[in-house]
Amino acid sequence: MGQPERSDTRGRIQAVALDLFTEQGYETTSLREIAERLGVTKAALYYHFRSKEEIVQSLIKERVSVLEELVDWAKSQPRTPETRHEFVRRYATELHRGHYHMKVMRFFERNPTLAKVEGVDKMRARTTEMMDLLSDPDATPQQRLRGSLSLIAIHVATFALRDTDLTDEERRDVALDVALGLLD
Amino acid sequence: MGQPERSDTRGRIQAVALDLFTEQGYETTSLREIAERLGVTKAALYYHFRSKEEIVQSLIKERVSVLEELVDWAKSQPRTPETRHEFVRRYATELHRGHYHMKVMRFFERNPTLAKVEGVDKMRARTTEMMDLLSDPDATPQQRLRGSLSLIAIHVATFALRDTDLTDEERRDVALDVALGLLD
DNA sequence: GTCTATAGGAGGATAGAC
DNA sequence: GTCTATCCTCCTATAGAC
Repeated sequence: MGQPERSDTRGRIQAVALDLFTEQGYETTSLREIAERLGVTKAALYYHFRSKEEIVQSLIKERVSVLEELVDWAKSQPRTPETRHEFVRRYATELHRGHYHMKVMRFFERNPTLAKVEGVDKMRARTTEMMDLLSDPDATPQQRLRGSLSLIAIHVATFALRDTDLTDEERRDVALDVALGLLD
Repeated sequence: MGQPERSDTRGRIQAVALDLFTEQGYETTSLREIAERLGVTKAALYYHFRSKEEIVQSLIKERVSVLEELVDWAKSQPRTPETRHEFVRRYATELHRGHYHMKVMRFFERNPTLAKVEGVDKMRARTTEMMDLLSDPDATPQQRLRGSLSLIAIHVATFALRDTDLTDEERRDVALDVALGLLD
């Protein structure tokens, strides 16, 4: 699958939709708006997607497959601190490989209304699994919470460090540093 | 100001609206829906609020004043680790005093579309200030991030510990424990 | 593949009776 | 303070020409 093509119309629709949905919210963004920004008409969108919701579904699929790969890997490993560290490292790398995944994540965080859309349940389930994997089955509540916060650290780093003059890579490394510290 | 009255119609509208807005999202919730749940008609709502947005504005005010009080207190204190600890403790206490503030917070987290609504900018500004107060001006990026995560820990505890059999108080104490640990 | 035109519906908001 | 009735706008989605 890899990075989706965005030179074709279908891909450009996805890209524009993702941006607008994230900035303004899903409901507030109309297909007219998306079409206008692309220089086409609404009807053209319906050639590429059967509905507004189908655009969202298409955005989910890629992210779900990435999460599944990550979780499957973790489950195939011994449940050790080393595995958890490596897991968080992989997650951070994945999120920063192109801003695309970051955007998709932000989009769904910010649009809880979409919980009902097909595929989103899978995404949520995987996320929960990930959080659970980051502490022992017999961990204290404190350790559980720290495990979850470890992933959240990766997520919020860009925002929390916005007024520093770090590069994206530096931010990621800071986030990783804090995240790994939370696992011990 | 204190806890708002919720026996009067105006208060009941606010309560129902807050619940529905949080569960389903602001745009997805129609005034018809709110009115129906209250057993009145849409028009009745317009007697109490001039617009849908005004309902949201009324929800912000109380929370902003609480945040302002907290931030003002912190600013009047020496910028020490002790102050930061006490600040986080106060914040956690405030959030758990009745679920009302927790709901309002969740509502705004989940509805980024409302950023433009009058008053929300103040709320955001106060939140940023709070995060900044939780690390030294010359702190490392790691320390800054941990400061932010400290507040986030309080926020996400309920969710992250949902499948444990802790009481609300116990969850708060776990969250506080983790949050304070992040400040050192 | 993209367009024009339009159906069909829902939502926010207002007027005016009670 | 709450109701009925209605206006106006905008949206998703479809039909059918090019």
